[in-house]
Amino acid sequence: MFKKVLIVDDHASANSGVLEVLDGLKIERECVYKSQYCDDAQLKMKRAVLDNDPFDLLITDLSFRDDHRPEKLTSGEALIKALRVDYPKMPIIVYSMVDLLQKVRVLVNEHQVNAYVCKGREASKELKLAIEAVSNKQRFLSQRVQNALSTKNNLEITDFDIELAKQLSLGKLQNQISEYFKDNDISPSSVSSIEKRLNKLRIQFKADNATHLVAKMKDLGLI
Amino acid sequence: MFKKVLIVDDHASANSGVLEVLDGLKIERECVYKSQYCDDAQLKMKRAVLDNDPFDLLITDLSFRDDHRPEKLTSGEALIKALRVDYPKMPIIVYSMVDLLQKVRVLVNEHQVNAYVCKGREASKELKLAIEAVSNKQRFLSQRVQNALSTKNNLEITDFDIELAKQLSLGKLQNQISEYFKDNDISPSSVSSIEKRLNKLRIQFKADNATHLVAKMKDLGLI
DNA sequence: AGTAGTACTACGGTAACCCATAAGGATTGC
DNA sequence: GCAATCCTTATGGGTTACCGTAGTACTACT
Repeated sequence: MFKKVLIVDDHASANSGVLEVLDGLKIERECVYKSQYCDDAQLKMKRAVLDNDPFDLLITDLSFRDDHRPEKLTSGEALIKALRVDYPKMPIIVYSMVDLLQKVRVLVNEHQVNAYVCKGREASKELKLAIEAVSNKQRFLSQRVQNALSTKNNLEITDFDIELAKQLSLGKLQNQISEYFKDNDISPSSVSSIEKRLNKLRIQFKADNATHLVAKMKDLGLI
Repeated sequence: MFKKVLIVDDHASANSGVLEVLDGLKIERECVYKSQYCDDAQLKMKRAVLDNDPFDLLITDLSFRDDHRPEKLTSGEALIKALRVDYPKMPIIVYSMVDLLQKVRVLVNEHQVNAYVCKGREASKELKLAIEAVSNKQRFLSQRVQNALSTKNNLEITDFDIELAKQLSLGKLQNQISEYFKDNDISPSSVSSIEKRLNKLRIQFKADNATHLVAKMKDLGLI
């Protein structure tokens, strides 16, 4: 089982909820550290390594409120991305309200997150299971996002598609998007290719037109 | 100060955060009740009135997770609306992650909510202030949503506008929306009126086209 | 080298959207 | 009673999106 743990959550009471779970797992309170800011969390991690007493588990939320103080890392995802550069093997558990499959997919596949627990009624139980699983080198996903990684849900939505939809949602016209892609060396960039891709997306999302498509993708949290 | 309080939040640890605040205000724990479901909360309220020992404060979240069990009231807003029918004067404090001004506006103006506290780093302090304010018959809004009620932000977005944008986001064409409005006796319903109204909205939201408009309004939580 | 398959690009007709203008009806103020 | 104003509706022209078709470039396989 883990000894030294860092909890990152801007909401103090959520923080204490995690503490109770750690109590139940016989993890000593002196070895549990808390942080309400991502930048601060990163600092604590680095300092611990320098002090030759690194953390062996990170539990973090995803969304953090803006504050009076300016931050470099403004989200849990940014924090994880930054930490993975230096500590690719450090166990990370995400503990968040978000239950979007696409988010889970990205975090697990691209950022090698070890567990994803959705906050909710049964969150404490699931968090306990997650910690135990990760401690045994296993992956854990909340019931609610269980099938995030199953291939049938993964209908090959590429970064290009996301970027395309994002540009659309910014109100750009197809030829403006084409120019934007050319400027940023994104291929394909022709207007007709963009049309074609949008067609596929509309079919995939059962959308009647571009507006409908953007609305649906926003609902899914893809953009 | 209040004596008998009901806390409604599906997340247990958030619940305990509120408890600590109530401790600080010398409200006895035996008089503080908790509920993880809106239906259950409504039941507790009714029962308390029947027992001639009604609650004198309700503190509730807005969003509740779907669960295995089917609910009539699936959101804090629905709960508040239902309670206001029977108890129009009962003090209600909303305690939520949501910081959309439009939501605050509706809750305060239409549902006569007495305070709105945003969950976040300073939430406990603000919740304490809110309870004290409401206890003194005053309204309280979190710093973050302070200007929700100031008129300059309220640029006269009507129900019609919301409905129009919603129809757009469903992928309908302007003439389809026109027919829909005619069928549902919503006026005005002509295509050109719809065009005109959309024009105003686009200017108001600084949107370049319909897709952009829907994206922006979705970001603001208006639709 | 030839063929087939795939992906990107280009073009054209139809329909929807955008915008300006104007007619008809209701309300308000003089 | 009349004019002014506002709102709804109607019309037309320019622009853009939509969608099918066709051409071109690249790759892979025989």
